Amino acid sequence: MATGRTHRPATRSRGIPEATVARLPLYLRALTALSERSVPTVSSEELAAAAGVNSAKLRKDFSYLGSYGTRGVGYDVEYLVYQISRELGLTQDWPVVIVGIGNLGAALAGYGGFASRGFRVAALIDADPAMAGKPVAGIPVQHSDDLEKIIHDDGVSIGVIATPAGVAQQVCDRLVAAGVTSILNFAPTVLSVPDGVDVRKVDLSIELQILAFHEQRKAGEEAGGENAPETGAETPAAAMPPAPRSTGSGRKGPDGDVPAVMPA
Amino acid sequence: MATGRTHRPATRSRGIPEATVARLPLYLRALTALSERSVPTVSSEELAAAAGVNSAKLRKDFSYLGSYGTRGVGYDVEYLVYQISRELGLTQDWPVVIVGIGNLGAALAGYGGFASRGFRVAALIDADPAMAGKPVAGIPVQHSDDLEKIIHDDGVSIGVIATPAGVAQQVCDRLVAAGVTSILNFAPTVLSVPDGVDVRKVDLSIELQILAFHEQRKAGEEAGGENAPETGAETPAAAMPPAPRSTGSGRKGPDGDVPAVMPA
DNA sequence: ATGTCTTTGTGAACGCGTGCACAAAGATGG
DNA sequence: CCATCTTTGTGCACGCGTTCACAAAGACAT
Repeated sequence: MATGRTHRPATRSRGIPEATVARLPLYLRALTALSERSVPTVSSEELAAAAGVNSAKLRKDFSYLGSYGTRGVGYDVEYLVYQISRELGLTQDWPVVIVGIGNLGAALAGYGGFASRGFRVAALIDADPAMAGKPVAGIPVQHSDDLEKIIHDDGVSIGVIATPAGVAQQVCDRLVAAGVTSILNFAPTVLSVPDGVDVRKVDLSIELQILAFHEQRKAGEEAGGENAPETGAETPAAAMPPAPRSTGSGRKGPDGDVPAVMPA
Repeated sequence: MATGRTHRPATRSRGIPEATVARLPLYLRALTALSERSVPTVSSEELAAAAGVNSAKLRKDFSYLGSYGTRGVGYDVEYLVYQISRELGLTQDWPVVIVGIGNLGAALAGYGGFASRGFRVAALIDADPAMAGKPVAGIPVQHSDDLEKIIHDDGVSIGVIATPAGVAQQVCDRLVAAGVTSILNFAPTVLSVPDGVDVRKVDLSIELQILAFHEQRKAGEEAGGENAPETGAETPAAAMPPAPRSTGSGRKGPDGDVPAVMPA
């Protein structure tokens, strides 16, 4: 799921397909688990099963990285952990700022998976003056007035936006202006950023809606072709004004204001 | 990003491509915003811009739903909101259970985007007896012993897993056995489920790692082709045992135990 | 009623991603 | 040193998704 914008259609970074890049973290996690159990080598079949992918796909993915792996044996776990980590850029330290310390921001701040993967929470930033100085997950919250200074001083290039949607673009602009070039967006908005800036989006609401779609389909199928089985889009038309153009209706603020995962 | 398993390769539910389904919520959000501003109609160009996609793609997406839209004018906002909502199954009520009321689970419980989209938090479930009865976001937490009963009584078909990875599969199995057929998984694990059950995964750690990859690439490029510019995978080999096979190394628990977003 | 202008809906081409199936490579045993 | 067996690495084909470009459809003005 994906880059809200900044698509990079066929840019295929350094020859590694985007789809492969998205799977590398999966492999890395499976490999790390094996490493902890002191398993020396693993076959593509085993590793693929652990990562939940096809073994042919896994081999092809690894082939983009190079020919690590020994025929007749498999892959050296430790070696592969290092190679993937290096490829993903996890061998260096990535300072990260989290903007918007609501429920979600606080949860993110306390996430243990940061440090172990090369990520370090450099600062927590919130616009509420009452939050300033208050420690969250052991890190004192700083006021957003100091955003630019923090980004600059710590050399931060990755920012996490966990603010309400209303201010997300504005926060994004400030982050980008201050030098951030990668953004993980939890606010339910489409962020527009200049070229060269990557945006990835996480949206609970969208995930649930996709699940609901499939759930509905399952329920409908099970009940025996309820509607037209062939006609692509049979319009039931019932219980709905065919061409409303009614008054301003004004469905009252149906969310879209706070990031997925965040109390009002 | 995606189904941890249960791929549904070409099943293309009811003729609507999976990629299109994944974008419908985006359109719906943009349309809802327009609806609130009482905008009567919108062109594919405008809506596409608001949703952050290509206008041709948007038109093709809508064409799978049917021929709503008037040539020379555009789409009726209210009508389209209804059609997409119906297609996604949001016109009905979806009871949802959240299992694992840690930091993340609590944040999810308080998310306002549920109710407005047809989702309703039917129950919060946690294995910690101390949590039982304690209200979170106005909803009392129930003990996991009652999981099956809750699922059954409320007719829940969608479950959210926000537990540590160690128990995620086990929770998943219980949910599925109790009748849940759609799962949103926040735990960093590959869940295996029987056919007919959909799993979607949200993983902060993976998103950050993908960002780090692109960030590294940007930094490397900027510094002028640091390494071999053509050779696919030039192995620097420096600073790493070429073929470790060392002792059990034992990198101490590098996360992978708590869901993305959840304090240890 | 007719012409013009806007915007949809879609046919067709292209490119990426996936999976099959197999040859090459190397380990292992005799 | 040779035979056999395992497992990688990849050529190839296929299908989905994206995008272009345009004809058809309808609004609107005259």
